[in-house]
Order: sequence, then C-alpha cells, then structure tokens
Amino acid sequence: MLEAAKLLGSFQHSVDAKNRIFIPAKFRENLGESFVIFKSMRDQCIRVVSDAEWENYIEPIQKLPRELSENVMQALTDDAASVTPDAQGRIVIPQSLLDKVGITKNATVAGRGAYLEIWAEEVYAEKQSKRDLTSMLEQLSAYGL
Amino acid sequence: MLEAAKLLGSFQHSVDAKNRIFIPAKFRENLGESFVIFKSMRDQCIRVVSDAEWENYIEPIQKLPRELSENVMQALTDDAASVTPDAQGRIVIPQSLLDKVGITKNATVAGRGAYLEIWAEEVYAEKQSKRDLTSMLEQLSAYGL
DNA sequence: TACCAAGTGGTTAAAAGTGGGGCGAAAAAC
DNA sequence: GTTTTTCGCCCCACTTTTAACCACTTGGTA
Repeated sequence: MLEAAKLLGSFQHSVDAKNRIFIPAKFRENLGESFVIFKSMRDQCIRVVSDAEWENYIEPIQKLPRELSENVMQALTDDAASVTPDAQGRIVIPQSLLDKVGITKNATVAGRGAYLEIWAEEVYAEKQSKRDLTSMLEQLSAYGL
Repeated sequence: MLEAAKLLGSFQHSVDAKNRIFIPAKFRENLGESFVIFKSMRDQCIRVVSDAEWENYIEPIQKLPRELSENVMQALTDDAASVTPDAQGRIVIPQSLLDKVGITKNATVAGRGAYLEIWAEEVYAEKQSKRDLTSMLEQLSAYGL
C-alpha cells in the first residue's frame, strides 16, 4: 500500500532557538520513526523522506557512471541528516541546511504525496505568487492531460 | 538493512598536534569499532570505510588482470591504515596521508551514505564552490532522472 | 466544562568533543 | 651497554552541545 500518498496539505510552523521544527502528527505517522532530510537539488527547500524512500531515491543514482554518481552524492549528502523526532514530534535541522534555504523563523511544511517539503515562509509565498496556472494547463494539454 | 546509507552530513574538526581527528559519534556507530582509511584515487581526500565496506571495495579490484590489480592495490594500500578510535572517539592519521590531501589544521568530515570523506577545509570549500548544479541536473535528466 | 491530543518553550543532566600530560616501548645517540 | 629522545597510547580535566524532560498553552471533542 502506498502510505506515502497520504502526505497532503501545508502548515505554518516556526523554527525555535534550538533549530527545532514541528512535524505535524499525521505526517509523522506516515514517515516512520526516523527519516532523512536534505536540500532539494532543484528548489530552495528542504526535502523530508522516509528511510525507505531515501533508499529508493539514491538507488538509481548509485548506478550512474562513477564520477557523476559521486558528484551527485556529494551534493545530496553534504547538508543531509538522518533525524528522529523528539517526544513532542519535533526534529532538529542543521544550521547549514536552514541557511541554504533561507529559513530564519517561519517555515511552511507541505505534504507532496510521497515526501514533505520545508520552505522559508517568504520564499514559498513568492514561489506561489509566480505560479502560472494558465501556462501549466497549456503544457498539460500538449501531453493530452 | 543497509545502515551504511545513513552516513550523512558534514562537520568541521581540527587535527591536533598529535595528528588526531575526531570522528562524530553517529558516524562511529555505523562504522564499527575499527575501520580503514586510505587516499581516494579520484579526489584529494581521505576515505573512511568500515572493515566490511573495505572488503566490498577491493573485491572487484582483485579480479582484474594481475598486473593492473597489483598496481592498483599498491596505490591504494600505500597510504592506507587500519584504525581504531581512542576512548574519546579520535583516530590518528599518518603524516603521509595528511600531506597527500593537504590537511594542516582544519578538516571537513563528510558522510557520503556508505562511507566518509575527510578533506582539508580549504580544498573542500574550493571544490564546493566549483560544483555546477545546473550541469549535474542536465546530466541526470539525460539518464532519465 | 472537562478532557485529550497537538503544539510551544525553556531547563537540565548526560554525551560529545577538545586539549594536554604522563608513561613505557622502541629507536637513536653517546 | 647505557642514556636520551621520540612517539604512540592511554588517561584525566575541562568545555560545549545535544537531547531528554517538564511545564504550559491551545483547540477540538464529548
């Protein structure tokens, strides 16, 4: 069963003085008791995946030609961490990761089906405002959707 | 389960006057009580692998034509060492290895999933700054990823 | 209104991390 | 053959960071 498809909706939470951020209870249920966080290569946000999803994610990368594979793994693992929520459901995010995505205080935690994204609130608002539905629909219909 | 895939994140530590460097606790947990360090053939850095990973690593090399195999093994083992952390979690790195990768004082210890890398801080910063994410993403999409 | 789960913030005790001293074995000098 | 030096190894003292714990607020539910 694809539990992961249950990660839906977005929520506002703040990062406290100890770099802790709350992960909503229903997300935690789906992610298991420990998971992996890393900087998205495409967007200015943090990705959160279950341990199992992480294995799936890196498996094809390991099979690429050695040089490319090692370069990508370096980029991915540099600011990654394996995290476990505390008794209150919070995880600690390394300072370097917060810096990379521009989170100072307020963040948006968004379920994307199979994984989560954590954005700096301002960065996310900006990205949302630029979202061009019209052009998206045009492209979709080019693919017959 | 592949615990080794959990070696994630990068950390700054210094090499002291006795050539000791600290290996973060969570890395030690995954590497076991003794491990192997050697000069990476590709990069200007030191690799750290568990004893088990070392066996995996050299196994395909042993199967190469004898001359190539022996030459590669010579290159690999020349500056390799089997090390055990002290009670505080530090390992001693042979001077020759430090020289080869240019470590004088500050080093970056980075988890790469299945192994660790130890870089001279300056060398690593330089390498990071030259990292071309755009070209990496292009190559990835050429492989359908 | 009372209860329970979700969420927030701060305190504190235990690990993690850092630096240096001292001892003994091996090597080098006398 | 004895003394001195060097170096690896183990131990101890100290600082910093982390994560475990506790107290409180909020919001939904019965």
